[in-house]
Amino acid sequence: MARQARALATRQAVLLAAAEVFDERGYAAATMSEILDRAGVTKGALYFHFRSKEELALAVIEGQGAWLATWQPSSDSPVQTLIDLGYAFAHALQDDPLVRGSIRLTIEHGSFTQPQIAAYQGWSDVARGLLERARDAGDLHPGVDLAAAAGVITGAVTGIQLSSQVLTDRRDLIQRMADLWTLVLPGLVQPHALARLSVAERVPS
Amino acid sequence: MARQARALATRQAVLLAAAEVFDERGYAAATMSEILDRAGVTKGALYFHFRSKEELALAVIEGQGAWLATWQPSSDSPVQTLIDLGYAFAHALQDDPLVRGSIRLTIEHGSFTQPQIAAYQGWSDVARGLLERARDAGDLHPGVDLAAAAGVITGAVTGIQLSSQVLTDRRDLIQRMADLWTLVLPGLVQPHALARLSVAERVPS
DNA sequence: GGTAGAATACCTACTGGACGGTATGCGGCC
DNA sequence: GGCCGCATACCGTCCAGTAGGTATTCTACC
Repeated sequence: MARQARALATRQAVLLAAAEVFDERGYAAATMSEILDRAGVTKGALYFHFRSKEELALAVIEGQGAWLATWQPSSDSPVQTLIDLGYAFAHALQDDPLVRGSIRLTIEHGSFTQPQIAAYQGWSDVARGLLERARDAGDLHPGVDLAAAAGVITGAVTGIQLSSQVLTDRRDLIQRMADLWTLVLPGLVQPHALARLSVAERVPS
Repeated sequence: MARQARALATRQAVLLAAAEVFDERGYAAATMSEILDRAGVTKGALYFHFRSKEELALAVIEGQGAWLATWQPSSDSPVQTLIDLGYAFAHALQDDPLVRGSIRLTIEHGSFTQPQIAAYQGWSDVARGLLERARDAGDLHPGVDLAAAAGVITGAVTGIQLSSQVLTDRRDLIQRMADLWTLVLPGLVQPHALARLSVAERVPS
């Protein structure tokens, strides 16, 4: 077990370094050498754990699903949960290198096509599920197309995150999320439900 | 003039081929050889017109500003103009290789940082200007933060376009734009103005 | 209106370097 | 002493960019 622990540590170091470099440079511009340097690992070690650059990238992308899997709904109303999820994700984007790298690789379509689709679908499905629960609770406007709304919200979060990254290195991401909800919620939820929601971030005390 | 005509033709051929390759592969993964092949031009010709790969990419990015510059407002209400602009842009993304390549390079931050910021700002400014006119016309809800709304709309369009590209190669982009406006407009414009807007695409007869 | 010569526009062949990936060797824990 | 986990050295490929020559077209003068 002890020697497996060492192996796991280097594997994690490689994964973290790869996520950072992929986040900063993108897949094609990222070089194995830089990943090696940053991980403090040699080529042999890396290629022992990952058979190719692409396999390494896929492992980084996995980090996104892992984050979403560990996320716990905030037990409130479904719409509030969706809002909170957005903020939690925003903070992960600001702080968690693995999530950052994963998102950049997801957004950068090209070399590998399948996992990106899965990632987008994953987010859209989560949003859709929450919206369904909200509709069943009578919180939404009657005519709302759930699939369409889920798609728009997923896409909008993607784009807002991107523009925030380009313009302010994600410093104003939280504010932009609040702006999004302010603009979108009136078209989604009924006034009585809107009154119970907190659009701004609810900091866990 | 005649010599300029020939030169201009090869320059355009290079620009078009570059936009296509950048669109398909991204900046780093795009190779000059592929651009040369597709343009049917030799290296010497290309490097006569563009001094480096980066300069070529910048020229492609310019295409976006050029498109926006040639665009003519549809003389309606400001909000309707904004909606129409979205659809016009969507069609350009589906059909115009230069716009496609330009957008991909804009979204792909990294190597060159300045022009992307300018591009985002350009779109945001246009949206902001139209929203200001809409507010002055009394179409918007009183408390709307114009800058925030413009930023959200710009970002949302960016993201929707991206997810549509990844999921369906932009085939459902028009539909997603309609979904966006359906969701966003109620939080933006007052009911009396909303009634006069056509959210779905207005095909010019 | 024909021609010299000067730009302009383009072509071919090449280079140095970096990149992803591999072959092989070796130390240390079981 | 065997195998897991890594280290080192190396390889073939490909890439952006350049050097230097050649063709094409414009300008100017007769």
